[in-house]
Order: sequence, then structure tokens, then C-alpha cells
Amino acid sequence: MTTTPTADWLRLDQQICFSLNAASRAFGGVYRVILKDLGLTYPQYLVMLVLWEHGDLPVKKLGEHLRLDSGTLSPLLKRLEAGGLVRRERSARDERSVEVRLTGEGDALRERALQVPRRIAAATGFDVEEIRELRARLDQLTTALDTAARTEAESATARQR
Amino acid sequence: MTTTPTADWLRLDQQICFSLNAASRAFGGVYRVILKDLGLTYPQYLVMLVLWEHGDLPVKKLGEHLRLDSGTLSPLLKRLEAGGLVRRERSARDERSVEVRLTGEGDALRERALQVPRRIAAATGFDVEEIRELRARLDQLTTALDTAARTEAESATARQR
DNA sequence: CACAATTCAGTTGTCTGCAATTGAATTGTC
DNA sequence: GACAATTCAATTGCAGACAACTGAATTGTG
Repeated sequence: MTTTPTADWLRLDQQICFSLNAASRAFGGVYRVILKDLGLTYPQYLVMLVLWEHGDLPVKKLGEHLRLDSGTLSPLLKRLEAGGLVRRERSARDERSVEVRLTGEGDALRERALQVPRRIAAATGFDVEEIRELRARLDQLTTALDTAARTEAESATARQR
Repeated sequence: MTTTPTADWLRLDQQICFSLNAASRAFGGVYRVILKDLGLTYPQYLVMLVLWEHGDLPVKKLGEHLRLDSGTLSPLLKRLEAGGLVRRERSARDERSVEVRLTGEGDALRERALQVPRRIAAATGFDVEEIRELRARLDQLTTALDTAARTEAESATARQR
């Protein structure tokens, strides 16, 4: 009987994470080019997407939508503010919270951004259905990985006790 | 007739790039936990994978396998060297080139790394066939995106002329 | 041979991502 | 009402990515 040699488990081209990482960075490359016109980086674009979709939000909520924490968002939002797309205002009701508000300029940028998804979709060469399938697959993967990360972290903590 | 409102094109949950990005970072979380024992980060692990698979390589070749350039690899390799896993030696034949060589320690680490892919695979909750399919899909995507990035870059350059 | 073009690694500067910590504000509980 | 626990944004420190550039070495062409 021929089993896969254990050594082959380490082959780069068998690592799903590598393909994923490569695809993610390849997207980065395309976005970099397309978003240059808008003066946005890709993560900044994601933040703007959330704001356009949901309106003004506290940093916390923004982070939940994007699965990013304040360590990433704080400096990013400052840059957006410096670019005049966004204002940050301490909430009156809860002084711990900072509301991120679109400026007129930030709101106006939305019009120019409308063409971006279409250009991106074209760049993938995938049709709508293929994209939908792949998205579903990836979201399923993300959920599984998040669960596993928590489990691993717990068992690691347990080992230390 | 009911077409999808253009506004919906900007919805975060329709952006394939976001799912991809999220999945990639979720992988990062799992790897961070699992690789902590080995004292490697995820990109460092990828470099080690290539070296274990192909033996000593110049920085250039390493970058081709991983689609990374010297800007990323130079500092990363210095850290691996500081950790005693790798040596960097100027090639005698071509003094521009730097050979990255595994040390005994780096080679030995391979044994402990053999368990990693299995744990990762388990974390995904996907079976071998599902992983294979997803990988194929992602590689296809990467190829398309790389081509598109070049095309976009060219047309941007052309517009400037 | 000479010299322009190319190749290669490294450096610098900018922008993520994330862990860990800080400090202020709020909430829950006694 | 006091005070411990929690929440929230910001900061610090580290490691990646990548563009742009530098400097050294090599190659190709005339």
C-alpha cells in the first residue's frame, strides 16, 4: 500500500494557507493600482466601504465589521482624517467611544468608488456565481479557523497551568 | 425590471477580497498559536518550508517560490539567521547573490515541523479533497489577478504618457 | 575591450496587523 | 455611594509587505 510520505506534508504547494496568502497579496496588487486614483490603500478602502454602508460608527463597531482592533484602526483612521475623508469625535453619551463620521469629501468619494468592484471583478476573471461560491467557501473556512484558534489557545493555556 | 442597485456593489459582504483577507488573517491566528512552539512566525515558516524542500537557495530563488522580494526577505532572513536556523553566504560564483543555507539546527527543526500541516488541516475542518479544490481555485485566482495587475499598471503608465 | 543595461541584495520609508499595556470612562454589585 | 470589573481607544513594539532607491557585480553589445 502506498501512503503519502510524511515528508510530502511539508511541500509548499500542498499548503492551503500559501495559496490563500498568495491570492490575498495578489488582490492587494490589483487594488493598489485601482485605488491609487482614489488616494486610498486597500484597508482604508475597506473602512470606507463600511462607513458608506452603515453610516457613522464608533471605532469598536468598525472593528467588528472588519475584524480589526484599535491597534490597526487608530493609526489608519488618523490617516483618513488627515486626508479629510473622515472626522473622529469623542461620543458625548459615552466618552470612551470615538465616533467615526464621514466628511462631505468622504461621502463624495463614494461616487468614484462605485466603479471599483466592477473593475476588480473583471480582474478576477470569475463570474458572479463563481465568486459567490468561493466567498461562501472562504467564510466557512474563516469560521472554522477562528473556532480552532480559540481551542488551540485554550489548550495552550491549559498546558501552562 | 429589477437590477441590482449600483450601491449594492459596494456592500462589504459582496467583496471577495474581504473574505479572502479575513480567511488569510484567520489562518495567521491559527499558525501563530501552533508555530509558537517552534519559535517561527508564519512567513518564516514558509521560508523554512522552501528550504527544507529545495535545500540551499539564493535569496532570489527563495523569493520566486514565495512571491516575495528582497525588501521583505532581507530582514526576515536576518531574523532567521539571528535565531540560528540559517546562514547567509555571499556566493563565490556570483558575488551579487546570497546563498541561504540551513544550519544543523534549522535542518533539525524540520522534524518538529512535520506535525504542523496535520494540525492546520484539522483546524480547517476541510477534508483533503476540499482543500485541493480550494487551492486550485485560489491559484487560478492569483494567476488572473497577477495578469490583471500587470495590465492595469501598463494602462496606467500609458495614460501618463 | 568598453560601456550601457540588467541583475541582485540591501536599505529606507510607509502602511498594515496584532499582542500587550495604559488610562479614562462606565457598569455591576454589594 | 463605593469600588471592583469591564469596556473602549490609544499607544508601543515587533514583524510583514511593498515601492523606490542604492550600490555592487555581471552580462550583452558593439
